[in-house]
Amino acid sequence: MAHWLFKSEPDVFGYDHLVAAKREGWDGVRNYQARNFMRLMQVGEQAIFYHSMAKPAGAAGICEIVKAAEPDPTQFDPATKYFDPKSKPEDPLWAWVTVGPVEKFRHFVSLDELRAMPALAESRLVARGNRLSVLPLTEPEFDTIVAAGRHP
DNA sequence: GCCAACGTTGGC
DNA sequence: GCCAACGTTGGC
Repeated sequence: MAHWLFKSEPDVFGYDHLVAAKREGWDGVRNYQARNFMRLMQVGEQAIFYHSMAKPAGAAGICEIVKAAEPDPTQFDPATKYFDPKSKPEDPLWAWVTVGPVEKFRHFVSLDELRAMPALAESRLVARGNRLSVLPLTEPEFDTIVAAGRHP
């Protein structure tokens, strides 16, 4: 089983929104690398739900893949900001996965804390200039974040 | 609001 | 195919 991390701006869609929605298609990913990661995701795999552009930014909880990749419908909808005229229904460019909530962390793990963890030193999450919104984590990286989030 | 980093675009 | 310009992301 692979492990992942999703970034979202909590002002737009935070962990509590996912809890309220119960499941949600992860729309709007328009980066090929992030899309390719989503295509690899399998039902039941877990991911860290990370709050970006927040004060502070950090890990809010755990979510899981409840439906594998399929075309992101917003790419065909001119009413959304994710509309992509280059994408054709017979050959969709962009994918989404559907995620559901698993566990909200008792302790929000701030980016400062994540940076201080030796187990995360090699992760893309804390790399300079990291702009990828969907990325893989190793099992130790994932477990380290979860352990911190469960800590009182 | 600023700035660094990086992906994408478009001219050649 | 190269690369400069531009736009977006994300932390601060």
